[in-house]
Amino acid sequence: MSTITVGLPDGRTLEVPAGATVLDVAREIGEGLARAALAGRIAGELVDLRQPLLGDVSKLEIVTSRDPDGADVIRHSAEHVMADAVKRLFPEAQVDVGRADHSEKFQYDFKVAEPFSPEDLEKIEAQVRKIVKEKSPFAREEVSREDARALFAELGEELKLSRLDDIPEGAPITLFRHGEFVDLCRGPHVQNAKQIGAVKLLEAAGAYWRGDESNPMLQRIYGTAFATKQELQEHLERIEEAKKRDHRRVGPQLELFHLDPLSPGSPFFLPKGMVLYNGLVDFVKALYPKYGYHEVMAPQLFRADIYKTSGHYQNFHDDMFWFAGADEGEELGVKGMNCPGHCRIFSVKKRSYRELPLRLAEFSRLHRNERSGTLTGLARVRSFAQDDAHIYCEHDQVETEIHRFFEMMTEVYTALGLEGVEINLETRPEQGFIGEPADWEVGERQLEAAVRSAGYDCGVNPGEAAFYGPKIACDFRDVLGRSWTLGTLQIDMAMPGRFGLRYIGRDGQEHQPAMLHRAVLGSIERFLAVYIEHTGGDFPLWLAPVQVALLPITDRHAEYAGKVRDALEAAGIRVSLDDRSEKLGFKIREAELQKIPIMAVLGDQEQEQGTVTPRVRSDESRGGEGVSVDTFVSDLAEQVARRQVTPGSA
RNA sequence: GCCGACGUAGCUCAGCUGGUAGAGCAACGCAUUCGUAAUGCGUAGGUCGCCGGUUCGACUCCGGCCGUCGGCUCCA
Repeated sequence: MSTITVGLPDGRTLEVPAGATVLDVAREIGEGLARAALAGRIAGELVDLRQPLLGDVSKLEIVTSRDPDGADVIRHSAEHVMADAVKRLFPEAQVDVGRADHSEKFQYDFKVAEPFSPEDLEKIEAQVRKIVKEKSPFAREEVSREDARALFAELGEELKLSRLDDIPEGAPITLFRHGEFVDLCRGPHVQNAKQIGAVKLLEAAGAYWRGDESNPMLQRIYGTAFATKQELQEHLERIEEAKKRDHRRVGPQLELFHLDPLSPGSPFFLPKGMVLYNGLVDFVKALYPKYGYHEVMAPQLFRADIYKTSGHYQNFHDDMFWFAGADEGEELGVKGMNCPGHCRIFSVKKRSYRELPLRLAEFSRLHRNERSGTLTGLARVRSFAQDDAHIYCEHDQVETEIHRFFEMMTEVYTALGLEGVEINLETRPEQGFIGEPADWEVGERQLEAAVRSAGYDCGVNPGEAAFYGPKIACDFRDVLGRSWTLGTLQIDMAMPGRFGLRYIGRDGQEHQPAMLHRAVLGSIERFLAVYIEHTGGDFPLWLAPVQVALLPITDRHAEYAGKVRDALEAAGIRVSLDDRSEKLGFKIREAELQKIPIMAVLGDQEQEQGTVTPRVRSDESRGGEGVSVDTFVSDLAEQVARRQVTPGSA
């Protein structure tokens, strides 16, 4: 009998018979490890414990619950147990598929006559616990396509038969069983259900069959699982903690904005929110001279013709706001995007290569008739503005322009202290795209190269780009882990042609310019949503709606406090003076809850010496030395001017 | 738009199986003049999301609509 060599993480090697399983190797290492084993890992890929090893393995790791990947295996197995529970309680339910990514939760889709109620979920969860207690072992089988088809046909699992057809010819078909339940699955899975320590079903929701709106809706159940009850509990508490930073909660608390049912999807910005809003816009505008942008303003309303030219009329008619003009038959569209207007601006005169790159920027309010179910706080709205710009340039300037964009983006995100960007390349959709696939590939390569040379990792979302060109999306996650695109850079292969844009080149001939769409913040509204959650409302000093809270200790210090306020305001600092007859502790608590970055206490001592005693939120300083009013004011003004991210002690 | 849940005072929430509403915080008033996260007392505040139905009687039960939340789809 032939043997194979298996390398272990500690450098040792084992000789085992060919065909030995991962679990056999674990047993060789130790019985305790074998009992704890959840899966194996070879070259970074998880493999099932029952997988036979047919050749030498340079490194085989045994994954237990102590391994970060262990919980993924547990969740994946909990997923099967949940489907088993559903089948036991609802035998007529048909099983579709589970989730690909088990890093946080699991899910399964079911075809059932009635949606699951919250009570159903409780019953299913109870059933899941019961199955876990049964400790039934998971079994792995490799079967032929015919056997698999016969099995699922007999079980009446029509959705599975359809999924079976997705598996490419020649690929192995594996089944996993535990108890009565069987499903098409690659694994890996736990040894037995008891290894699933703690399971919680999170919610039920509708989901279209194969993600297609024209298909019937299945019922999806989400859940999560951990090796122990304690880990599950901690996970649920972390989620609750994160929800406290939700911008929909923090925004109204800090009086930044208001969302009103009388205009769904159109936020009201309150005075403090407006300071933030303008602060962001002014910041970007201030960078425009450096990066060579010219700000323009195109109309809010256009005749339908411009959108027919741009293609938006055909592609997005239902998602725009339309109404009749004063003249018979005149159809007007409310601006939902800036690009058509900028193309018109490009065409106002004969353009020369000497003018390129021409970078046109606009902050106009845009309106899109988003479907009601998609609206989400400030993150997805019907009324918004972008720090939008379109770059018209020669084709050989595209690469430099992409680099300049990332330079600017990095400068902005750094100044704001915004971390956690995930940059993704969105590539050509399967269908409905314009232009030549070869041109798409050139653009996609240019974009990806620019991302990497700017020092970022670059993910890929295949087929996600808009029809007119490849796209870079700067994505951030909200407190619930949902991804939102802020900055974008897109190459437009349609608009220059549709609008007949031309410039006279160095060679005296007419040429069509290249066109880029780009935004650093993206929608200011969405940016604020993400930014509020990332900062928890602790904005950098230069952006904070109220920068300093003056806290006089008693009424007799109010006059002095008024003078300090005047000095700060004269230096452009945003100040609030809390002259209510409350105790200092109360005033401090309020200022803390309002996340005001700097407090200044004013009492007898300060009044006599012409000082203030600062208390800085970010550095925990409490009741330290007083500083003179002049120093206080000039230090703060200097920090604001530098747009320092974290306020130091004044 | 689709599936589900939810909607009570400015906010957070209570209100058993139908008998027309309550707390804390906030607001306002008075007292207090206070040194680094809540001073005390008092006052006011609600067409129980909207419309309709059942009932002697609806915050409570039923239906429709609107909105919000989670998910799906969409996202120029």
